[in-house]
Amino acid sequence: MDLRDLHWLVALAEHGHVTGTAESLEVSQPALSRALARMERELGTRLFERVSSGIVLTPDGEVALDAARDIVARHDQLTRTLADRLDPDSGTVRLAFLDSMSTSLVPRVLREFHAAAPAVRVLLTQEPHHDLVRDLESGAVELAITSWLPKGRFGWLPMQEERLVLVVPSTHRWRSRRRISLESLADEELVTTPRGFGYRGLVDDLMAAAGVSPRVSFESADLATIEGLVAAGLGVAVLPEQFVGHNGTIGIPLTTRSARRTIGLTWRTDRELAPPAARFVDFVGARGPARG
Amino acid sequence: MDLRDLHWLVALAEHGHVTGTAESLEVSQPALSRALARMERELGTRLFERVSSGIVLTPDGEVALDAARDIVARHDQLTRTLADRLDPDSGTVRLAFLDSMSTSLVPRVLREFHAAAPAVRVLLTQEPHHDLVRDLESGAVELAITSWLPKGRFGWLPMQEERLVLVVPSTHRWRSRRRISLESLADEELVTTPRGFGYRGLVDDLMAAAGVSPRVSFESADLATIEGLVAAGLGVAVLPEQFVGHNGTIGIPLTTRSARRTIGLTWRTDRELAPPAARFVDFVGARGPARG
DNA sequence: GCTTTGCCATGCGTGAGGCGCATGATGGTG
DNA sequence: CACCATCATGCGCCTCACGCATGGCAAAGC
Repeated sequence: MDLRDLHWLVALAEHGHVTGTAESLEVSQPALSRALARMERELGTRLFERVSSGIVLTPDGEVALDAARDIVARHDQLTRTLADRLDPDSGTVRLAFLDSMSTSLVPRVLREFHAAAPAVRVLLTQEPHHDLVRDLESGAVELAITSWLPKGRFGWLPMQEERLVLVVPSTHRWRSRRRISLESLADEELVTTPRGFGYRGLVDDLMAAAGVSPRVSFESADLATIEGLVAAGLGVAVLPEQFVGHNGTIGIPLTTRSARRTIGLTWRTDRELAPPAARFVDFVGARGPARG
Repeated sequence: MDLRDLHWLVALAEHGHVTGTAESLEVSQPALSRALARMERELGTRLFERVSSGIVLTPDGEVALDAARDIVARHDQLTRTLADRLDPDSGTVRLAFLDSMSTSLVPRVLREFHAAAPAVRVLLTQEPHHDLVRDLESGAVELAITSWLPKGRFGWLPMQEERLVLVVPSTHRWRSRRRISLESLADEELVTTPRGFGYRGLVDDLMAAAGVSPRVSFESADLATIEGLVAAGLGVAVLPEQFVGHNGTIGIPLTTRSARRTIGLTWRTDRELAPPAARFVDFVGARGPARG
């Protein structure tokens, strides 16, 4: 049973003539006549009575017509729903980002995007980066705002560069330093993220470039938590500057100019983005990266 | 879009593997894989994400799945409804009969049929014979209980034979006759049905066989009305004996033994009867004609 | 009463497209 | 590193729906 046949059935019932219906449907009269015969064969009953002036519904035909209307309407609703979701002006984009980024960048970008595309719904998900990659790969989200480019076929668009600073407790001996070098950290205890996290790789690379390997005292996946650990005197940390000070820590700029992390938008490139998501990418690309 | 494809879509979502679903649906894996690609092409979006362990629904896929479930369910409901209607044990039969027959024969037959097939619904229509033929031809009713075999392709099964008697007012000079011949009517004024009615042809044939042609004083399509006209002294009539006496008329048996009318069941033979209607016909055939 | 006209049904040839079989591409696993 | 699962795809076949033309039938018109 073809949905088009059901649509034709509704048209036949509303029109009352095979020939006239065929014209309005822009199919040949034999095609429609055969389609009707096909449906009657499949349903096992006569749907229309053939009279000299055309066709009239049988009682069974009315039963079938009701169902045909319902089915056609439900199918129309489906196509409209999907079209809405795919419409770059009114669709939906599913965006995930790290919990730690909810404070400044994400709200600002979303506010600007909403002004540019007010009818697009944005479904937000905050989650640890591990789940984020998984959801990105599974298609549960289309876009992710993260701080590193995942391995594999992913697009990447930088959105913001964040300066990394050394974070120390307010009682630390370096509390009054205006600048400090990474080399100075050789004997410090470092609080950072666990291995396997993208941010850990970034910090490790910086340390390796400076020729130092500080001892890691505590690890946390959450940068805000790391700042709290530092405030509690459990070590020092290298964090983006916006994490400084919430718990009374002090941030000291690093002499290493490349001590930055880049926040960017990423998405799968092995299949085409839905139009609303593509529009979000275009928007971010036109907006350009901001300095944080 | 084929309904079978939607059914396959539901199965795919419930199973999670193309290969396994193909086995349970008893189609080849390529056929199912192509059907999925076909639906995704028609709907313009990815419905499943392909992962190493099989397939998982995308958000768009969940939208489509909901619609697919609804549509498949509605179609199942349609087929079940039609099957019920066509089931000779639980279906529906639409039966029409003349108003004048509602008194004895029809209730008795229906009571017996209902005992034999308690789950079959009978939709009754009482209407003038003109509408009855029209509805029979249009398919609005499947069976009709009438007193003559319509011209054309109709089946016929006698149900009851009714003796015709001469009906006279209680003041008529023949009021005490035990029997009377049709020839005696030569000078009487006759009340009968209009030309074109089946009953009129029956009476006319009887008169012609007897070699008389009484003058027709009044005509009415309704036999009960005719009896009333006779009671009012407007003439005599030849009627089935069960119409005698309601208004004080007297019925006198006719010497002509063939003065009977046959009540029977009729139906169109140019297409097959639905099983419940066929069952009714079989029931009436097995019951055999009764003498009225 | 016969012709005409409008219905729907059907025979025929063509073409699109879905299916099954076999094979390819890809990622996880022992 | 080979093996085994997954889904995708090239190929040939065959079904089947379509359009064109025609047929059958009944009602309307002259």
